[in-house]
Amino acid sequence: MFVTLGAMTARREPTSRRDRPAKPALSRQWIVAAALGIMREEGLEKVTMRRLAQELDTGPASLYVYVANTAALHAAVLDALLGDVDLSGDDDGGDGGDWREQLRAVLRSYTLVLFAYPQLARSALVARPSGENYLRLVERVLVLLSRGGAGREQAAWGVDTLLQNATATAAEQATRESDPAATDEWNATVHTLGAASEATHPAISAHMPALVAGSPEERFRWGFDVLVNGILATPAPAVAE
Amino acid sequence: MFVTLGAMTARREPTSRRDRPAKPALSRQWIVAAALGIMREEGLEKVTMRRLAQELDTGPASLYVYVANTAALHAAVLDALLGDVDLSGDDDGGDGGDWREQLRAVLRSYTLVLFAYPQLARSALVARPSGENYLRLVERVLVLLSRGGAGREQAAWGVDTLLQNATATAAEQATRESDPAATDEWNATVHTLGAASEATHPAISAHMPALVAGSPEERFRWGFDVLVNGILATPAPAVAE
DNA sequence: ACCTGAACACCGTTCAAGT
DNA sequence: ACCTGAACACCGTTCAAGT
Repeated sequence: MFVTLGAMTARREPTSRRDRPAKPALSRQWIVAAALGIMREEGLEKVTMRRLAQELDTGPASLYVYVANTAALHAAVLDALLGDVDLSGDDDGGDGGDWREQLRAVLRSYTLVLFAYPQLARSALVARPSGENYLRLVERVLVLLSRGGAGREQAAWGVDTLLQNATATAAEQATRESDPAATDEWNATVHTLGAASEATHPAISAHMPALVAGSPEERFRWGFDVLVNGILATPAPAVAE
Repeated sequence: MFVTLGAMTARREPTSRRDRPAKPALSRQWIVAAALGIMREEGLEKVTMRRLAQELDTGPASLYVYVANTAALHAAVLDALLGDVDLSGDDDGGDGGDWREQLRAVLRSYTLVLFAYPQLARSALVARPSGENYLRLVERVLVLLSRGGAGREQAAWGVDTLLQNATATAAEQATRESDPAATDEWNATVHTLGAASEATHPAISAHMPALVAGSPEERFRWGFDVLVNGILATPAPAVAE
């Protein structure tokens, strides 16, 4: 499974920038599509208003008719990508099925999509999307949690925590494999933890191999089980209707 | 408790910029102190190499002797702030005490510190710090989790998840109270969820009041319990020594 | 309503040259 | 070793003016 996750990282279909009509009409949809293309080819940090305007043969000011600001642009790109998330969860056809496995599959699919664009995962950590695809994802997770016996408040707050966890897994583990700067960061963390002496930080020392161990798949699976077990076992305060 | 959290948000002691010798010698420590001052007065987004250099009466290039880049600068500021986290957890003196209450207190203190600087919390979500104060925090959480019966792998992976969750709580809830842009963002999310029709997104509709309800304190407490319950109840794969 | 040019006010980082 | 000036290569966003 680790192999699959690794392979996803490299799945960036290059889109030729030459086979495009000289000046397609501006529209929100077209702008987001162009932004997706730039992200696939050059990474999220190049998805800037100026770079995008250049790609669309116009000035940056023109984009503000369709996109409020850079953050909204990134959110739109993320939501477009969420269209790739498989919500079926290998549903076997309606006999109730194994909700837990289905939920795991949905969240794994979500994680895999973000794995392909670690920088986007990092930004999703900070600014939640609110597009149509995000809504479909939230809807599906709510249904599966309810099927698993979660109460109204448990399901409502649980979605948030589950998505947060999956996003964090993608942001943290994925970055390590692609972004050179993140690799340095990770090495620094490992070094810092490893250098914690037994005298000053005995617990870190004692937990040391485990602190930095675990494949993305193992971490994902454990984190998922921790949350689902915890969500179902922990009553939430009732919210007034 | 919500009141306490709200009050923390406003706790930004202004530091006069005038009562400073004309040209103190440059040093990493002094640079970080100046950066903290700028953050307290003007927010994290003003903590840039150029702004900082201006504050220190020098050129931006000079800072690169002490700080590798802007990300490292922000990490150093965060670690300095983590010195304010209360690790005692109201320890009653060594009879073992209630590890769960102590752990909750430590994580609450961590959350409160981040609450005062939501933007820093957002950045902590993306780039883990690795300074001395972060190490002390990790050490303390490991000890308390172990005391609560967590196995080696459970404790090791648990720290990560617990800190992640606390950071996310601070980043998400705190921003709403201070940053005007984040308030708009939140309103957009609420509106999107509220507008999800019963026909197309029945589960969202059914969970609606709960999805956006809960004070920071309630969310924090529930999230903490979910994680601790889940961590202790979920076996982690063994890691080779 | 949509689009544009031009401007304002910034950024991070590098590098050759100095001390 | 440390510090600097100057430069390179960018940013987001606004606004008056046009169509």
